[in-house]
Amino acid sequence: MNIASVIVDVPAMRTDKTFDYLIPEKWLGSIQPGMRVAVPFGPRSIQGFVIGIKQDTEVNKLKSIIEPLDLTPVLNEELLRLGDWLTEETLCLAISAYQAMLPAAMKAKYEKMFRRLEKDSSSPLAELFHGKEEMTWKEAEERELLLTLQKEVKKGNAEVVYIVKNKANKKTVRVLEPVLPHDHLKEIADGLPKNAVKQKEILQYFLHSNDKRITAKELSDSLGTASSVIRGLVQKGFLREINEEVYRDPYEHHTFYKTEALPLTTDQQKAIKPILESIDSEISETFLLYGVTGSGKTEIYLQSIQKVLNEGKEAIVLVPEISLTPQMVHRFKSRFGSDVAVLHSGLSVGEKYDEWRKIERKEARVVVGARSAIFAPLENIGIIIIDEEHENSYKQEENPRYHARDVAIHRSITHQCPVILGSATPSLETFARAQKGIYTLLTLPKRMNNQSLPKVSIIDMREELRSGNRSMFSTDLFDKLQDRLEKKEQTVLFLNKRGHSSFVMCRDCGYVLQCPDCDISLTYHRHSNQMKCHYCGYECYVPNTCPECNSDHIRYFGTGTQKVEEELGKLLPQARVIRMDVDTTSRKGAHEKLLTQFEEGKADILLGTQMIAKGLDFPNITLVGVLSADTMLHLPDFRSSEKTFQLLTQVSGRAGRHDKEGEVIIQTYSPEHYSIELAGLHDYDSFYHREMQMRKLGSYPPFYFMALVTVSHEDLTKTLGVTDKITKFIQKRLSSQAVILGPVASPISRIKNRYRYQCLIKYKREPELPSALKAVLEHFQQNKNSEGLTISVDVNPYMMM
DNA sequence: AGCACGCCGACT
DNA sequence: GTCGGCGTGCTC
Repeated sequence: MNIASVIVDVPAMRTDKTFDYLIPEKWLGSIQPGMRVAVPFGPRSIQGFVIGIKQDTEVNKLKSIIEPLDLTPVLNEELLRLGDWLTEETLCLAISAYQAMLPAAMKAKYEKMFRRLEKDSSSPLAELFHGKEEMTWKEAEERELLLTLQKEVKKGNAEVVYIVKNKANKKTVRVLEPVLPHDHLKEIADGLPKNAVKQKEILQYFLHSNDKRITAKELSDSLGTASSVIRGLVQKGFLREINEEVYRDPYEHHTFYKTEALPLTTDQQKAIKPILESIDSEISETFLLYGVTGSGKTEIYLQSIQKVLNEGKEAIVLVPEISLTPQMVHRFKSRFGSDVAVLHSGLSVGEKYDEWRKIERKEARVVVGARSAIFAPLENIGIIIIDEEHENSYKQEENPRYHARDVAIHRSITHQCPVILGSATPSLETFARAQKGIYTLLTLPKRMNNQSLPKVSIIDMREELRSGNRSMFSTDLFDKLQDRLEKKEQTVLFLNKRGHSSFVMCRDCGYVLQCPDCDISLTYHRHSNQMKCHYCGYECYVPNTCPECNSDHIRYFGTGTQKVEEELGKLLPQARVIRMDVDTTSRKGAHEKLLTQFEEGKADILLGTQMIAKGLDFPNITLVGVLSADTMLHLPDFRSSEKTFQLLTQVSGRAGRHDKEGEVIIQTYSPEHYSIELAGLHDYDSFYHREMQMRKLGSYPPFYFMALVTVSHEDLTKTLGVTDKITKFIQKRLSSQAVILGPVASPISRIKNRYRYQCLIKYKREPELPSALKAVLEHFQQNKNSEGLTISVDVNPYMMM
């Protein structure tokens, strides 16, 4: 058993298989499946994952593993198998699957270097190396030494080496402790020379303090001693210096007050009972916890987790883009303290790695995080919770294109534990499964303190226009805004930015400024007075005249948050406004800071995009205004009605969650649309039935499964031609039941100067489809004359763009 | 994905 | 004749 099967870190179809390596004798037995290793690969050395150990191989010229990169496997048996499943399910490369399961810090970094072989340290070559043995390729490039050094390599005076670097840096601190027991300290201090005042001070510190140890930094901070003083004591052998791993704690400066389980309402008791039973019986079961906003789903999560912890098991809680809901983290940390590890995109690479290590070392038993936290290396999962189950962000939009819900259910089968999907507006797929009895439906029909759902008024903006109101605020909304200002109550104004951000249009000919490389409108950025493309990053200045008709009536159009803020400033100058959008929240921690300000009543109006739709739970919010409800209704996506309904319901849920009653105003140009009308009535059930009819008519999920193949290439004809071939190829392999739409141009038909065509497959049961799709990828990706061609396959797509 | 190897045109 | 362009094919 001295041969390791390794998946190498080369993300290409042709290297998507195992490569065998000899395990050097000194690591026999210590190199195990799931460990990362550095291996030679062609002329380079790269990182790989050991996925198996074996005795024999068909390969005859085996190379040896260079070194292991881990002491223990980073992927356990379960995760390795989960990776295989992901590969199959999403048709991705094995290496992408494994990498997706680990924190980014564990992805290898490579460095190419020159190493000096000539040992004469006074030679001209040694001088170029500044006397050192090695020089990075980058440095050689900068100093324009590439040619010289390459010649030296040919002469045999130097060589090119490739280093696999481990990015995962453990943060350590220097900890000091006396070598001898406490009662010897005075003796030592007395023995020091008279002038060693500072050294004596340090010993005095240990003598009088209760701490047996202290970090070097704390010591020098509190006593004001220089590090040389400490070093002196260490050198004399009186103090011992230890490097100790510490975790970067993203919540270091937060205090969490312990909370206890709250008494449950009758509804909550009814809902939690089957979950607790399921935990007891140790079977995999999926629940849909369908509860209106403010109905107390979180307390059910918390108490279910408590039960799981009591049984000595662990829990995963997924929250959409968690950095956006510090309140949620807070609730978990307050209940479970240091047992909680948090994984989300707002953390630095190092912080994420540390949280991951905490889980791996079994120092945290509750993992709260965004999508990728579903891969947390827990070994005895007792429950998996997915809050806001309907959120799109649970689907990863790059390889591996997995949906966290599917991974959760798959892991729950391995661990024989329940999965809870929570939502006030479940996705149609989930609700349909609950209706069919595949998932167990649990409902919380009422808000906690029996507070009624807020009253919603739908305002027809066309009427407003007809009656001469050209502003972005309807008369009704404006009156209510004023009213709340007088009453010192708070308002949330929601602007759905997607598809409706500020673009520049010519008022005379209607020409819209577009990206020259992508087929989408450029977005206006006020602070730089520039136009930017959100897809490729193209930038330009706003032209003074229209490039089409030369008119100078060209200006920006649409309603960005900045514009609303300006408008508010004019109409209600006394109002204090906090604006939350990508611009004001890009800085780390800015999001939370703004929310805290609002919570503390430092503003009257919170104005924002998508990001304020969920999680806000402040008692003083009594008015919610949606400035334009229908901007996402017209997106080219069969889920646009569902998304609109969900968003409006979520936003409305922000109002009147506590004692004061809330009110919601929805402004729209299509008040008759069922998703808007029914959101206004808080009527999920009618919406569900209505939307299901639409899905049935259009042969969409949940009646059909879907797969989307997207082809892109610089050349239009080539793109279309290949897409056509692929479509025909797939068609031949499917039954007549399947519906194939294509080839058609993608909704965004060009990105970064590459044309995009797609083929959409709708099907019910097609056993041949996975192999057909795999064949498509294999054939068209490695075909030699296909250079520049990219083909992506998305099984169960959520983004149709 | 890199990287080497190999075969062609434009130079010292 | 050689330097260097990038097409082709391989990596245990």
